[in-house]
Amino acid sequence: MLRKADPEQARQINTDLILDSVRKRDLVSRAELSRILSVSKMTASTIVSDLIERGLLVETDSSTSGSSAGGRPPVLLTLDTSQNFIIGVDIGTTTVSLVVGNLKGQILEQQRIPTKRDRTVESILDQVEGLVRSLVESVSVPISSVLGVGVSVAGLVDKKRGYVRFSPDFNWQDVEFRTLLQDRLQLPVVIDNCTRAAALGEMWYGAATEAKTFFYVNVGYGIGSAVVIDGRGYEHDSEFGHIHVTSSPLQCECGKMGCLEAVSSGRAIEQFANEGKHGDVEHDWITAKELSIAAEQGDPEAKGIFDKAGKYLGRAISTVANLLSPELVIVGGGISRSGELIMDPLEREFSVHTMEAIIETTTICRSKLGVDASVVGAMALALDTLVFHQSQLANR
Amino acid sequence: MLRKADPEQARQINTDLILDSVRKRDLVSRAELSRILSVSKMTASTIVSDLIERGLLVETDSSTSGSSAGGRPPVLLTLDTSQNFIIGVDIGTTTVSLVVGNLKGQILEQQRIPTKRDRTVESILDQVEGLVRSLVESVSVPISSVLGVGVSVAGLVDKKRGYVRFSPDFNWQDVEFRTLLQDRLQLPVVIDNCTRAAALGEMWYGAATEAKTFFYVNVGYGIGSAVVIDGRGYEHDSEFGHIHVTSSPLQCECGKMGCLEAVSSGRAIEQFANEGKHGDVEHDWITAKELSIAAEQGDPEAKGIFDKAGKYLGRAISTVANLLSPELVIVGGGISRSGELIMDPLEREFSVHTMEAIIETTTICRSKLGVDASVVGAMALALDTLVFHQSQLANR
DNA sequence: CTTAGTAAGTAAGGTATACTAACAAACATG
DNA sequence: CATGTTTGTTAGTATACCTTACTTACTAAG
Repeated sequence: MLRKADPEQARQINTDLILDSVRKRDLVSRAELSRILSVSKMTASTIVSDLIERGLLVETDSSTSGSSAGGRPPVLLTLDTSQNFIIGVDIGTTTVSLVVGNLKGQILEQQRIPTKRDRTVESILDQVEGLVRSLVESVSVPISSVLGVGVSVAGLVDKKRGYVRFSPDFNWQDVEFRTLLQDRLQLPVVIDNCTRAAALGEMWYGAATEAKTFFYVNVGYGIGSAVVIDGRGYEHDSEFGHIHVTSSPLQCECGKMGCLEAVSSGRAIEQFANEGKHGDVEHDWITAKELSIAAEQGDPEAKGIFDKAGKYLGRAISTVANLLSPELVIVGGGISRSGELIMDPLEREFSVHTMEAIIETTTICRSKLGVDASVVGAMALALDTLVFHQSQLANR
Repeated sequence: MLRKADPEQARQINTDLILDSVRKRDLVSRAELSRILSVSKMTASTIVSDLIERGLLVETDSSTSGSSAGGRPPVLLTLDTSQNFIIGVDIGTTTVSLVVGNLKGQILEQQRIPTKRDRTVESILDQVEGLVRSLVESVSVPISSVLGVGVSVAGLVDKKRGYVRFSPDFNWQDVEFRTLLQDRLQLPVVIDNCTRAAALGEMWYGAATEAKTFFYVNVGYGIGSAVVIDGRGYEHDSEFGHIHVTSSPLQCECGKMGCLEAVSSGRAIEQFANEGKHGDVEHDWITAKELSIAAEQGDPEAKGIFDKAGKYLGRAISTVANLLSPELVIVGGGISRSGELIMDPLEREFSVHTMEAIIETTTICRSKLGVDASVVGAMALALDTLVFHQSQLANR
């Protein structure tokens, strides 16, 4: 808001635009960039040579040129995948996931390790630091060529200030995570909420590459959501899981009654599957996965549970759609593995409660990145902040 | 997105920032502006003299200076209220409202006229053109000193392109309203949906001057809503009135069942008040206003109707709050006149269904501008677009 | 009444950016 | 092999900001 503008900032913005154009088109010449951005050829050239010097762009060898109507063939540029790398880390309650990727977001190496049990800040920092260092070593990349680390974590995260306001899963409160990890690794760190990160992942490399405004729902053990408007993640809390959807007396973990999470989450589904069994009969805990197998084999009771979950999810999504009319709604998390079991009732109920005009402009689909959405999103987050939108770095 | 940046644009941005700072502080010196924007004193000076030349700023006479600790007293600047004016027009189904205001948003003259019955595009254009011309004459301001006209109208409006996509109230479809009015008046015209305009009005001169992210609900005969995020109105449709809130078999005008508008709108309230009377007894139609009087005098049935309306409204607002956690929710439109009759059950139900952390950060209040929100908003819209955010004008 | 101190506003020179116009390079075509 | 076309570069111009040094206008103390 109170950020003044000067020529230098203009250059940064144009640099961002050039990088973004190259990312979207993969192969593009200086002349084409000049046309795309309605910038003089000269400006495009100087910015490009600067980016080449910084190791972010390369000229492809002349064999891959492509002029048709005569004239000097263009020198095609592309993101330099050999000099700089980015690390993404997703700190989950049960597992820590890591990836190393290049500027194109191509993953060179991936790793999944159980999260340390005690979940204290120090302990997690230790674990993440160690994993990052070993991962970098395993792909034999000098740590100096790592541009930064993106971190996604469950809970309320202040991305700008880089700290975790509150994370019930880890029992953290006001943890300056970015600074702490930055000091250990001596690398730039970016941090955001895992659902927002997942949404970003879907936007860059998943189901939402075409969408600018969309809603991402993650239905796992709990329910998380993220709103993306014009390509920018909405920074406020989004407690989609706790909107009121039913007057049935269902107690939610949050203390309220009739929350979506009390009907449609993985936790709720498992509870429905196991309730009424506390009599004298010994029994094993039925998992959501087992229940989905039973439902697919035709068990009516199991099917009913998924039906109900899908139905209320569809109703809740319809509310969001009526309110924001996003181009796209992405359903991710463990539940998306249940396929039509969930999606059929969901879409049916969605159609019933959404305005005609909005149904026409809104698509519902399942996550494309699946469980990797958060790690990939963490990587995308770091790429976005540290490479592709440097003009906004000064603002924080 | 694909807008390149250059030094000239930087100047425009800084000009906007200076104007905005003067608007917010009313009286401010060049030196102070330089400090506020972290811009050199020189830059602040040149921009200010440019703005003075354009008739947007003036130096106040030296009597109102105010240095304390010695030193040359600052020359205080303020928005020039004598040279340039803005017109706001709200085209409602029943009345057309107009205002002329100065750069500070102070209203010099206001007018309310019944809308022409046939409601055709030509007819409305005629009416608006005539009203604008007579209004300008009545305050004896040369039309050349009018910077532009802001228009608010019900329906789906594409603000950028300046046309009405669809307006059920007027039975308009794809009307290039901006261009049409512009050609008649030979003045810049800006147009937007009336609820978004009202939200803007509340943001500049009403209940939301402190809020950056808020939700505005207008409950009149129908229900409209607007989402403002970081001071920018959300451009997509927002059909808050048609989110599903009850499984009672209530038919909504939109064709769906159980919409909020079918329970909590002025129309719904009147219908509840009059239903079951179609027997053999002749009776008058009870209006919402009469009903609210009855309720205030203790009529339990009347009270029950408002109770229900408020309750579902509160529930719907709680959904929005959980989803977006706005700083503020403003309830406007005719219903806000019913006061505690609506607000009490609303706030009660809101507290029941909203997450604790979000209740703490969300305030609910009534509109401050009341029925004038839309006209004032229309004026603010024109001021915003044509005066205070000129750097974005190039983008459309 | 004079003098020192302080802050506001202006002038001049330097640096960064982007643009235009002319030019060199590298090809396709007839 | 000459011509036309497109790419990328060189050189010069305009605009915007910044820094440093200066003038202006006032307060406060001797």
